[in-house]
Amino acid sequence: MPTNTNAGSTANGAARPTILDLAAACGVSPATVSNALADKPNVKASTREMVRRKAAEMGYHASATARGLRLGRSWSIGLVVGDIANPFVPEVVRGVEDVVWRARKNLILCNTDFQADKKTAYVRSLLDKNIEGLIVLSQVLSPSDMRLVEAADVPLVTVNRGTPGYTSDYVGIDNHAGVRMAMDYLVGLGHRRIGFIKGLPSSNSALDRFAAYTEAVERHGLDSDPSLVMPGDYDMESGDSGARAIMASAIPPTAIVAANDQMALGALGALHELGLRVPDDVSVVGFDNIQLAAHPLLNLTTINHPKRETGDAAARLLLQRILGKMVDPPRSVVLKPSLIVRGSSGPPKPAPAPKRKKSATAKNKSDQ
Amino acid sequence: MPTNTNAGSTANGAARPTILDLAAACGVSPATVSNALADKPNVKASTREMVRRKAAEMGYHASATARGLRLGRSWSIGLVVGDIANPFVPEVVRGVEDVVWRARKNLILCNTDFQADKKTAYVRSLLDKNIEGLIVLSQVLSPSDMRLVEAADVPLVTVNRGTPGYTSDYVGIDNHAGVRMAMDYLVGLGHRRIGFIKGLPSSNSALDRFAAYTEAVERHGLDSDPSLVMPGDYDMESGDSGARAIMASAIPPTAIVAANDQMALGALGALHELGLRVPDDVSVVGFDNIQLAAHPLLNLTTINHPKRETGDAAARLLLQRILGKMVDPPRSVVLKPSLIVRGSSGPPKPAPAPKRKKSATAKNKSDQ
DNA sequence: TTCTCCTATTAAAACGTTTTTACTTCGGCC
DNA sequence: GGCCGAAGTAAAAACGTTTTAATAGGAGAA
Repeated sequence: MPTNTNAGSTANGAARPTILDLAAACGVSPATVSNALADKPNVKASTREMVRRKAAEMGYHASATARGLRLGRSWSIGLVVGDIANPFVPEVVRGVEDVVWRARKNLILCNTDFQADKKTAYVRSLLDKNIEGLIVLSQVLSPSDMRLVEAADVPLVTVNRGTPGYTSDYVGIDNHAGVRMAMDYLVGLGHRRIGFIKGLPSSNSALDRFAAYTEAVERHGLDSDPSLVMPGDYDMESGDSGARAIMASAIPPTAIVAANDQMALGALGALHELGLRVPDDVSVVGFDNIQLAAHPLLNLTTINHPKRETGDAAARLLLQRILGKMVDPPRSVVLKPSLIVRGSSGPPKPAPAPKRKKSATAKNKSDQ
Repeated sequence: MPTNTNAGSTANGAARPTILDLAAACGVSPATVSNALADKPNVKASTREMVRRKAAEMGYHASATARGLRLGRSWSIGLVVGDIANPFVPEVVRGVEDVVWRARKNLILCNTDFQADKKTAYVRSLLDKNIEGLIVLSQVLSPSDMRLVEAADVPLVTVNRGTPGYTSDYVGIDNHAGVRMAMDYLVGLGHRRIGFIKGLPSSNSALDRFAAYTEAVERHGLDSDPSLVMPGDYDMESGDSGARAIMASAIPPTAIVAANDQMALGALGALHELGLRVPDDVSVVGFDNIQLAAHPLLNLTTINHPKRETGDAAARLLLQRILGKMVDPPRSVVLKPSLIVRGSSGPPKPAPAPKRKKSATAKNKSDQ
């Protein structure tokens, strides 16, 4: 019998057993237990078996904290989002979770509410916890936060929006192509006068989407009228007011493109309340293809944003960095948008038929 | 000059400084540094200041892993959800995050996809990580998982669904009262024949909601017809098929109550496609009041489920247990539902007026 | 002067692992 | 019989903290 006199917590019945307890119970040293459980080759088969059995029996599980300290790891990755309740977000979180889970790591969810100080505090806390990687969704880290992450040598993947001046792995969508598809589609239907509801200018994606609108207007020689373009903030409310403002234009458009689905849905609501029929009076196209855009009563034509794939790609990129500790230059994954035609879009009305003011035909909304 | 000969990682420029590095730089012992930063009273003011300054200068942050090991804490709480992409979930997550954040703890998000093995693996992993508390949302832990949590002495709060046989702190809503309100409201409008789309029988909440329907039918002496009650699974699709099945009844109802909003929205879609007007031909009432129920085109009358408050209450309960390590008996917080009247409900049609087939008055859908 | 009591500091132990190094034991070989 | 290598195990160091117990240096009292 070995001389291991473990005066450990064997008295305390409830506390979880440590490797010392297990070693004592097995009559071997902690080192051997560790090696046995880790399947190291230098431990006799019979010993390994008995350790295994005893471990299961006692319900021994190694403390992740202790291992983490010793190994310098944490098996945690941080995920910083602005607002988890935004319907776009959970879908990409789902994609991230899936691959992170398969890598046997955990996800620490940080909801910043877009507050700079909360963001900073979260980043610090994550770094203190020695996270193995960080994913930042649709947000910008402040330069000082960025320096911290960089100094800690923690792999970072930004999604949808990078930090200007700093470069990291990136996953996004081709916003320009998406809006171009929407515009080309509408033009193909015969629309020549198309309104646009923008996102906030602080967002790269919003800028890109608007730039693509401008470009399409020029390329197709469409009506270019400032009163057709309204600001927005990606929220439904602003889609509502934006649509109202656009339709109040001297010559209203026959179609409206919104920089995201929530604004498009807001526009849909506004048009409905204005007594305008969609798509007969005006077509509406969104961007992102959030779940509810598919509902038969909303039936929104939109640009699909592969959300799950976005999360998936971000997590994959991150894991590669973590595992390989690669020093390759930062990579970008740019996903392809696609057009989803639904009932909110159609050809424009037969053109400005003569002069028939205030036609009393305000009826139902959509047909399809 | 103290004899502290710290041969630490001062050579390595990049690595994050440890308390030894900081102590060396300050010319004091690690103990003093620790005490200074922790504002212990036994350190000279001038020393404290200089340690503070030097710490900021070097960017020293204590390793959470090391502190965690020493202090037996983790500053992490686990949150187990079934599907983060379900629109109900992010709202309560938001509520949880808010209070957890204020307590300076982190949230480890576990998405189980309702798979038993994934659930088990996540729980084990969380316990290994020494989480300080656990919140389980709309799910049941297996008895063996439950034993583990119990043995680890980790405070647990279940939300919306407890584990039968085990008792823990609990947060839920008065499902019965909610459906009763919906039914009483519809009866008040004059409805006597009301359909119901159920949730899965494996869910307590779904059972309660259905029980309340049955009870209301009896209490009010409403038509009790099995063909008015259809199974569902809380997904939109089943609301669609459920509504179709119900409307195929020999005598269709004048109103349908769905056990949650997603099924109600599915029903709305089905009715629309069947060419039935809401609420003129049939009223629809949901349960939960998810964000999109408020959209002007959906405009769903529903029972509000205080989602944010649910998360809030759950986290609060958990923190109390963590801080107080109370041994009080488990507590339950049962939130109050409330009726949100929107456009999808109204009085029934003037009754089976004589025989007037296919009245041509197909007009708009909602009023309110 | 010597003893006592504070104050400020430090050495050392502890938290629970993993890994490197060292130590047995034993069989085979010269 | 002594040496060597291999196999199996154990001791000890290390990861970065916090806390307990010990120590040094004065100040004041006897």
